[in-house]
Amino acid sequence: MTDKKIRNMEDFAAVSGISRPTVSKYFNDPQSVRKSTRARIEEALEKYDYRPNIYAINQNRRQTKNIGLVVPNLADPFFAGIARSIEALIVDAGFSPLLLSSHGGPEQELANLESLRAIKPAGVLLAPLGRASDIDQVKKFTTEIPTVLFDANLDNVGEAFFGCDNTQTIDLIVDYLCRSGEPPVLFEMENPVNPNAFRKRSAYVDAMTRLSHEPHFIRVSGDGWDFEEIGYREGKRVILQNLLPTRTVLCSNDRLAIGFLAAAFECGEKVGLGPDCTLRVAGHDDHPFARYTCPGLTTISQDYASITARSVETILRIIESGERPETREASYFEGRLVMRGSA
Amino acid sequence: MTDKKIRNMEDFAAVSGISRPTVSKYFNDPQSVRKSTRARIEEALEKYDYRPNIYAINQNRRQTKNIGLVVPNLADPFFAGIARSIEALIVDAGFSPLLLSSHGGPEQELANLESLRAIKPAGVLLAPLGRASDIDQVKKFTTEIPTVLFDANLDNVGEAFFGCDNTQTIDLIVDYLCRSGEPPVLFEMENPVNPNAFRKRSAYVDAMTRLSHEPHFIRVSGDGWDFEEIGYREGKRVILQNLLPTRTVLCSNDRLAIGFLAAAFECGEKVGLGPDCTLRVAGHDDHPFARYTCPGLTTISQDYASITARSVETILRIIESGERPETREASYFEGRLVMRGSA
DNA sequence: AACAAAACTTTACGCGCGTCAATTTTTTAA
DNA sequence: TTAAAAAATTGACGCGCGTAAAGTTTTGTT
Repeated sequence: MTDKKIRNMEDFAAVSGISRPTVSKYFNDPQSVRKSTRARIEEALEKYDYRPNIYAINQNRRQTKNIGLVVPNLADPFFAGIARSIEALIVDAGFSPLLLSSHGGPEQELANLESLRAIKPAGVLLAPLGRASDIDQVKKFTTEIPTVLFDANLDNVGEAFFGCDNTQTIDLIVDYLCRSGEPPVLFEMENPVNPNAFRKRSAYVDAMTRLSHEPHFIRVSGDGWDFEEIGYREGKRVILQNLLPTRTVLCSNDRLAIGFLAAAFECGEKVGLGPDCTLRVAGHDDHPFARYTCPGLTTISQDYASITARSVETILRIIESGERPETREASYFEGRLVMRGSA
Repeated sequence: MTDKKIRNMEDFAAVSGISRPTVSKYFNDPQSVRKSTRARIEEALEKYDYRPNIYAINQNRRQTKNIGLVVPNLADPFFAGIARSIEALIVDAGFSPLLLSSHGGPEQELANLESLRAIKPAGVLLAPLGRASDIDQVKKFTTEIPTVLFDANLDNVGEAFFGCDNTQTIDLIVDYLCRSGEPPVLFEMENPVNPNAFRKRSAYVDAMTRLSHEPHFIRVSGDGWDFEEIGYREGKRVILQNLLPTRTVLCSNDRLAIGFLAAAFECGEKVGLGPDCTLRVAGHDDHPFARYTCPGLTTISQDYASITARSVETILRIIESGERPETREASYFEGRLVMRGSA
């Protein structure tokens, strides 16, 4: 590394022996210049410490190479995992991801979109809060910047949606639970923030009806995203007050189930499949911690490899084509049953 | 909102009836202009949709208003929580946080620092991987951009460090465990990535010695950051093979403990304090899930409110003073014991 | 009312790069 | 060998804003 100070592309072009416009071309796409030219530039890059000024680049380009990524709650490892996966795909495509978490609040979600406006991203991948979102404002944002939704759908917002086929997954797990023991009661939030909860609810009713069982619900109250706490508190209540209509509990998501399992443990229930077990518990989503609950949580694993891949592909296609698709695509991917000890 | 297109600050200055340099001054600090001027600008802001171009701003300012925030692993809810807390403090100070996760790998950590170089942040808050870090490269980065370390210290890297006083916390929990039952064995990684593990190790030896007990170790092998998996696998091994020198296990961190508890459960051990219990387990860090293990995990809660606050304060002071401090500060904050059912 | 200080306006330059048009050089194909 | 095509060079403009200097207006004080 030579010490000579390279202040800008002009300086760098000088030391590399190539003209500045060509160097500029190289940085926009190394393949767009002749091989011998590329070699000379890369040789200079080895010797001198130069990096194009990203602010000058973005000021002058029609479009930035940024892609916004907004998730509802990074403190939930499920979303942290998805974010990581998406970030990798974005980087592979030569774009820069910008990760923002809404921390479960609609104000933060809007603040995140506002931050994104400032950096003028070429596109945005958004997992919205759901019912809690300020839908009008989110929709307005998506008219300004191409946006693909994932995880939670908002009617007619964004260019596309990719998520889990909750009908299929609930069907799958209800079927399994009925086959292997008592039919399940659905343990869910009274006022779920996530619109998927509604799909799950009706999928549960359909599945139970199909199997000639009566659907039962336990609807618990609670605000915010502290699902483990809600699952624990309300789980304890329903167990102690003997409010369970059946000894098989299907929790609407794993985080509720994790709290519920903690409550069951404290109440002396023996959760599992064995003949001496008093309770079965299942969840949904295959949370990273679901395998370390006591016992391990039987749950549904979302096909989030497909969800993330298709989401990224779609936003990239929109960006590269430069035009919004005429019809809004919505795809729901099938999940699979993950059997562990709890049910 | 009027429709007239505002393309830049010049246009906006025109419609607000204020000169462009004054408008520029306003956006840099609204308090720096006369109240009546401020009112006219803000009135125009209500009527017209204008936002200064952040790329043009950052190209021309001496310093950006960006602060980088790098954590070792966002999939760990402990760091997700810390990141959220730090982000809020940065925003309150009028800066823009940029959150990056190293995903447990030194390559990603360096890639993150490289990304940060591109955006020329005014300062960086870095929780390094620790022993796994490419320390020379990290150190080089900190000479270019003011950096404050937190969580894991690297000798003489960065302007300051803020973290947990592991000597005090280990002392506290060893003391408690010895008082309330059998002295603990330390369950830890053979080759820990986190340098805090070494402090914990020697703090454990000191505390045990002081209390006239012989220190015992269980050192388990395993790579990467999948601590629950390691705790589970190795926990199962040591329990089944009867390798525990004592029935009280102090895990080096909560994630190991979560895995260990799952293993203990599967092996039919009854963890807790009761007379019929066969094992006690404690952790360290007060992981967000520690209260939902079965039983709840007795652990140490780090004072991360102080750690985050002091880290942010320090980087802001360095940024605002414009000069690096002459001496490197390193502060260790005391943690407190969180008693739950497991020990 | 007079004056100094503070705030604002006008004018102008520069930041680092994208990009264009006109020209020259190099490569490829016939 | 030569013409055509491709690539690089030269020179120049513009992006949107920070910021400086010099002059003008407003404000606050006595």
